[in-house]
Amino acid sequence: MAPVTEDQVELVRALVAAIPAGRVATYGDVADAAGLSSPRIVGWIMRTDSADLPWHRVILASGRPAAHLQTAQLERLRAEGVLADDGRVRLSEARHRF
DNA sequence: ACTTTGACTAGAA
DNA sequence: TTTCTAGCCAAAG
Repeated sequence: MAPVTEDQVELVRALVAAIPAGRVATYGDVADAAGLSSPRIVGWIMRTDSADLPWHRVILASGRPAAHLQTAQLERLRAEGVLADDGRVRLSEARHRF
């Protein structure tokens, strides 16, 4: 696979922006949908430019938000109606399918 | 050019 | 269930 292109980055941003309220997606899901070979790329993009995105809807495959954002994410997700169990989002119910 | 770092994941112990 | 390991790939030092 060729190196990450501008279009790939834009696609990732578009996909994240397209996640409906009350749903979540994992880094791996976004990476796969955008054609990226590694979920770390998504993490890199999010860290670099997450200003206009609903970054709180992107979580780890384990169902937990990224470590430093856990507290804020869970509160926001709970406000959107995402069911969580002791800090863990129920992926089977809230996971968004692209 | 090499090493370290990071908003990751799947698999093993 | 949790913790650890190896693989992953772009950016920064």
